[in-house]
Amino acid sequence: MSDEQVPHDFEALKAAILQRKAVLPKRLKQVAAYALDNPDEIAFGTAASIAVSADVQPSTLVRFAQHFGFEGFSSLQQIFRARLRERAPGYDERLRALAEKGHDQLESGAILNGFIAAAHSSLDALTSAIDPVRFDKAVTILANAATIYLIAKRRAYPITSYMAYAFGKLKIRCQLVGTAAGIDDDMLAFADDGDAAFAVSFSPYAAETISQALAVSCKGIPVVSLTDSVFSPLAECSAVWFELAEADHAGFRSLSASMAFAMALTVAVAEKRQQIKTK
Amino acid sequence: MSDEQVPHDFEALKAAILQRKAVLPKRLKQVAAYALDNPDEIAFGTAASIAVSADVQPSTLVRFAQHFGFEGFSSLQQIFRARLRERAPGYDERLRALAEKGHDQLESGAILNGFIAAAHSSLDALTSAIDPVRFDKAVTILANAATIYLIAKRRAYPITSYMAYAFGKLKIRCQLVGTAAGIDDDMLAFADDGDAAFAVSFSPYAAETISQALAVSCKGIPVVSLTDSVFSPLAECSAVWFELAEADHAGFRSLSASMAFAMALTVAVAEKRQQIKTK
DNA sequence: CACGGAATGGAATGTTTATTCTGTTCTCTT
DNA sequence: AAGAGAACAGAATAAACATTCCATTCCGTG
Repeated sequence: MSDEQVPHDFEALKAAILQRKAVLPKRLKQVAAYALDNPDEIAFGTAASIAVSADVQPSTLVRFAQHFGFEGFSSLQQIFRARLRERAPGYDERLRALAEKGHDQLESGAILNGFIAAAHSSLDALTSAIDPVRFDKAVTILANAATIYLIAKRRAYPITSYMAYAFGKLKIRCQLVGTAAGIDDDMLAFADDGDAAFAVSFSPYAAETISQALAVSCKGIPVVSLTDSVFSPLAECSAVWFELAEADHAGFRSLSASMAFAMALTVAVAEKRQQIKTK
Repeated sequence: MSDEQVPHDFEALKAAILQRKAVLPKRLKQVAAYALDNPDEIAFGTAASIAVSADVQPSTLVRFAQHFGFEGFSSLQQIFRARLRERAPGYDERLRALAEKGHDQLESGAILNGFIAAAHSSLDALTSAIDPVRFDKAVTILANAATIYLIAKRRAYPITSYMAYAFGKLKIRCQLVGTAAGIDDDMLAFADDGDAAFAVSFSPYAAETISQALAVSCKGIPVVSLTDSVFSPLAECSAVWFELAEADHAGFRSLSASMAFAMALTVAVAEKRQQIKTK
């Protein structure tokens, strides 16, 4: 029996539970913890079965529900069920639905779907692969650079190419290395203390990218790099490096996740610069 | 009562239903259709409530379950519940979990998550926005071209830049327009019957891209284009065009979905060429 | 320390639920 | 067209269920 109105969705309920967790009696707190840890059990189980799992009496479950304004356990259970109902389906399921609908009659359509799926899973990999602390470290390095040298060839080139465009818009000085064949090394010769470099290379690693990154790092200039394997030669000469394995479709890799990463890095650097300046 | 063993996951059950759909009695077929169309209802509803929705008797549901080897309706229902239980959570929920875990202490981490989320939703938009038939049409046009001219400037440039790399690897002749400032129009002057062009431009549209695409199309060369609005001037002069609105994070857009699209288009063109050749 | 109120455990209760059973209808076969 | 067999609707039933109630325990307060 509460003063406020009853929660209508899972998020509201969660908030309500978290808010009042401290003032909840022992057994009810026990139920609260169990409910948030095992929402699926609440959704599908019976009051009796849940009671056993949570080591309380069924009546406690009813009381718990009533404490949060519900009529009884059943109406509380509806919230947990709605949560599962409304939860967006995962990629694989969505893809299956797509495949069944169109039967992938057109091969080109199947290819498109394949690349979309690959991009989704690359992004997922990105989520779990990138350590926020290291990311922040990389951002700090680049944000403090007078000029950022962007080193990439071949398949990786579009990434730095886009970053160069974005940095330009953000009024951050950068130098795109990798455009014309000859002048790269001349450009890098200007790199100095207070600068930094960002290098990208995927297997098979372009020899030039490696040698250039190495040369820069030997001059004491910090290098941040993005690559697709821990064994990458780039990792050795980098102050901070990131491993990002782009998923492939039929042997071809797109750059979707790399692009998201690059853009995040770019904007984060700009953001941090702002902070540094205003201090 | 069947000869085989009972299905123990949703996919197996679905397969079994689809396989025997033709030989199912009327009411059971009705249940089968309802079950596959409204799996959530089966998971959460009671036999009585489902019976009303599906317009059958509760006993029919039991018989249906038994037909597929289950002991009764309840054990069939378990399959539908397990499906929801095991279903991977959607992005928003995953993101929420991320946000709660790290509390987004680091601003840079929040930016990364933001771009990943934006990329995911762009990809979703891509899924539903692209008509497979039109996509196939575009593929056909480009696959039949002797040389493919890739027209893009500024933010769109990395896309064609990557396509040029991939086309090169695939031994498909293409010409990247947009590298050096002066020679673009000279390059396009070589474009002839039997060629085709692919143009990309996002708002604010680069004037050169538009004028070049227009010039090419006036020569009777088919143009396929990718843009972000139906009002784009590119749409007017294109044989086939695609609208792809990339989701933004904090005002900045990455190219994740565009990259997936570009790669799919590239590979699909290569695939179709192979087919044409072998014929 | 004793009292009062809240919280709890556990059994009783009345409802809901899946299931079974039986008479009827439909459908294919001969 | 007539009969046999399966399929079906609907009521009957028994099990499972959430809920309620009350006696007991716990805990803070005077």
